[in-house]
Amino acid sequence: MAVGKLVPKDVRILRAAEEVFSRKGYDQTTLDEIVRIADTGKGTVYKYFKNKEMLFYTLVRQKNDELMVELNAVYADHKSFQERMLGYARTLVSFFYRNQVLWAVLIFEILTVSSGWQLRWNNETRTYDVISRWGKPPTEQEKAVKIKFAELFREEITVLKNILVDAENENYIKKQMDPSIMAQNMYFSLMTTVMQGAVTPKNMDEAMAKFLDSFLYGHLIRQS
Amino acid sequence: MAVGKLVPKDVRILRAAEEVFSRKGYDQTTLDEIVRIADTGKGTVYKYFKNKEMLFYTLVRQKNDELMVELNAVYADHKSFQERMLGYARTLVSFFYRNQVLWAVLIFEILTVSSGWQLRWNNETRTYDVISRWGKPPTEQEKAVKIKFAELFREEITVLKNILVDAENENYIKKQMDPSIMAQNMYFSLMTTVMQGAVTPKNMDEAMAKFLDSFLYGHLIRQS
Amino acid sequence: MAVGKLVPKDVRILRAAEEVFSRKGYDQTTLDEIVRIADTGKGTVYKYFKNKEMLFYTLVRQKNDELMVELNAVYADHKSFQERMLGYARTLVSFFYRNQVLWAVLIFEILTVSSGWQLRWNNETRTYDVISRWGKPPTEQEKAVKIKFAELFREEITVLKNILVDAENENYIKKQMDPSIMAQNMYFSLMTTVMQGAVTPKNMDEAMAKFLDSFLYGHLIRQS
Amino acid sequence: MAVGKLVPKDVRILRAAEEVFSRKGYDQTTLDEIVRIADTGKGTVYKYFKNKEMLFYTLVRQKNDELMVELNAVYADHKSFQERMLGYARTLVSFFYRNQVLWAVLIFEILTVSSGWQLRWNNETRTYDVISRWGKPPTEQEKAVKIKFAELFREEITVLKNILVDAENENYIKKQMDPSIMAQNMYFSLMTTVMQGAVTPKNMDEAMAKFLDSFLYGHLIRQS
DNA sequence: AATGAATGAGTCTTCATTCAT
DNA sequence: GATGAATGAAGACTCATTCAT
Repeated sequence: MAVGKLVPKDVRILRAAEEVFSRKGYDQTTLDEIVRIADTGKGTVYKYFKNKEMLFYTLVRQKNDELMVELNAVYADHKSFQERMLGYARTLVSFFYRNQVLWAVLIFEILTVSSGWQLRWNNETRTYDVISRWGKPPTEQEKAVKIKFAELFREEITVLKNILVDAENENYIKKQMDPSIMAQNMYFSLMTTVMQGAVTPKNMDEAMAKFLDSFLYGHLIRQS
Repeated sequence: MAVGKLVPKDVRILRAAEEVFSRKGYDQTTLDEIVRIADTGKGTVYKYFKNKEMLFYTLVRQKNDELMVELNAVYADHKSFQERMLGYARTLVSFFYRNQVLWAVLIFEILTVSSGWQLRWNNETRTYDVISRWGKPPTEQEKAVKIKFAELFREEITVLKNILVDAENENYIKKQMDPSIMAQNMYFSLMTTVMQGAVTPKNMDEAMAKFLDSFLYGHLIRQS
Repeated sequence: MAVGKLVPKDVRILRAAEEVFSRKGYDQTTLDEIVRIADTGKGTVYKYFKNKEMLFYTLVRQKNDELMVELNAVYADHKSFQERMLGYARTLVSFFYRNQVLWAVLIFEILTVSSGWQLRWNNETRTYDVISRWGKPPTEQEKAVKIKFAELFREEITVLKNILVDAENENYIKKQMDPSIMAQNMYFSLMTTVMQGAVTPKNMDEAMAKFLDSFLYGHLIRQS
Repeated sequence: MAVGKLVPKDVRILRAAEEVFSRKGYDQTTLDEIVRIADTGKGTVYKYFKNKEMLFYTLVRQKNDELMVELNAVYADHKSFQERMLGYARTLVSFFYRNQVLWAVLIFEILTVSSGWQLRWNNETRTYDVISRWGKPPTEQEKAVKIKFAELFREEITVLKNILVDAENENYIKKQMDPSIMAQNMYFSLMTTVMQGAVTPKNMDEAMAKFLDSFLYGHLIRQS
């Protein structure tokens, strides 16, 4: 996969980084492999990116930006709940399929408590609370890093939450759970489905139809 | 968390390992830290556990064994689908709540593609297929390691699958999706719900009731 | 022995390695000491040499190459058996004198059975046979490593064997033993002589003359 | 190889040590393996032997004592040079064949310069001189250890030297080289011959006859 | 007496980051 | 600017030796 020499260095590095992070995960990825694939020097990476973490962040931030454009388009282009849901699910599943490991890495960075503390979105204050479990509370800088990553998810999930809220407001679906929570559940459910290999581009339409059907009508066989 | 001096070394080490793996994840955990917390020597760890991986495996294997006893009891003690589902969900959620990060680490190590290949359970041959994507296929030893971990999940999910299959056979719920897949989805959905902090022991009963209600009846408001 | 700063790092490392391997043997040599003497960082060693073994191999391979040039010149430049033998012996003794311990380490690595198996050159198949004595036979990789080292000796000894074979064919010396074996014996005899300090550059000419005289005429005093 | 329970512990340990040192060499041998084979505890080893080195020394000392009894018998029982030489060679080759690696280990420990200094027997003062090459001269204790090992060789070689001296005095063989040196050469020549697999118990008689023939009559084809 | 659990200094090896050219 | 040689802190793992039981 020879990368054209005319492509700017930073783009070449990001492409190589995507390839390697996706294959190896965050810790197992070495800059040596990235620069080898990007056909550049190690110093160059540090010219464009502060460090390994920022390289990773820039990469996923960019991926997220592209996804957000698509998700927002789904929301804007359709008005019915079913169309929005199907569109959202298809877009997301397709994205996960392409960026499976990258996003798994991302989850891992966010969900896990890596230094005795965790972030939790506070829907009222509209900021993140620090849930400290042991050890020292995080520095402002550490907190900022984690928020940076958490924001990526929140953006993606918020679109789904808005779809649900709209449907609730139109009395189309029950006001049963906190729509934020429901949106999170559906988001991660879709992600794990893809990760387990249960959904692929080939069977996606059928699988998404069943998924939506279950969501709307449930699994119970009505004894009427 | 002063550990009593009378507790056997291997137990002290496992406790310390749980603490650190849960805080740092697999790669970021160092034996130095485990040893420091267990208040023992490095050689002692290697006396009881072949290496870092086996220490981690022993830890999660033990947790899994305890969980399996509870899950099997739920299946055996109840006959109705609803009771079984509620029991399963409560047991699992309570377990996840206690072992949140450990299980996240486990997922990450298992489900994600970290070396160009992935395991997939083949329900017909009743073994695992290797899905190779790039690079060299894994050695038998590498495969064995991953299977060891994958088995943990499969055991837990199989109980849920059996609950679903029984319900299908009794014509209680629709035969809509592959029950293995459905069981996987529900399993990971419960897991991520807990990880996001949406469910805690305090609100668990209410949340599980809603969860089951959604599963059975769906979210649609019937326009009758 | 201050090493000039302008000498390339890999050369500095090889020099330091020679010093330490010669002093301590293979197992007892630590990279820490090599690095300290080479006045460089540990990573630098691993930049130039794959691992400790390859560092050692590179070192002896280089020594061997230099020696082979000299030995081949002796064979090419002289035609009489006596001149060839004297030239070979002097070259080899001079080399052993300079690289005494390094070559002792090498012998030890090759000749001794250190894992239940041993290599033996098969003159007919022109490859090495594995003589397995106990335990598992070596892996291909282990075998390759040992062959790598064994080749060094074989190259050096082969020159001597050719000298003997030529002399046999010219009916100058008796066809008494397998010339390969005889060559090996003489080679190791010269080596041990040097190692015991019996031959030094100062007494070399005299000693080699006696050595050759004994070889040709034997030690018996003729009672005629 | 179940070692009888009635055999004293120290004997069991020495037998196990022989097995393992012969298989692995000195550095690669672990006490764990020795005690496993000796079916005893690690503390017991330290009860009978000061440390790993003394265990090794006791082992080779004992082997040497047995060999010396045989070699001295050869010297005492025969009067002719040829009988003595054949007897010495056969005894030694048979011993080397049985204790190949053990003696290789020994040579390596003795002949090589392992800390910037070396021992050399001074035939006039009848003690060992320290040949210091670099670094600090050895402590008295270090010197004593090495002498301990060197003595083993010297005893064995001295028998051969006496055979040669007697033959010289009887005007049977030429007074050509220092008989000490010549004895050393023959000793090590026999050893390396065995180590290369050129001599085994099966072909020993034939090989020793050739060896002696070469020694006495040389290899030259007489053009008379 | 005999044991083996416990120890930790010591080893090889990796890799993010820097900086001289 | 761009490079990659150089670095050294850090990590997994080993093993001779000790000592409480």
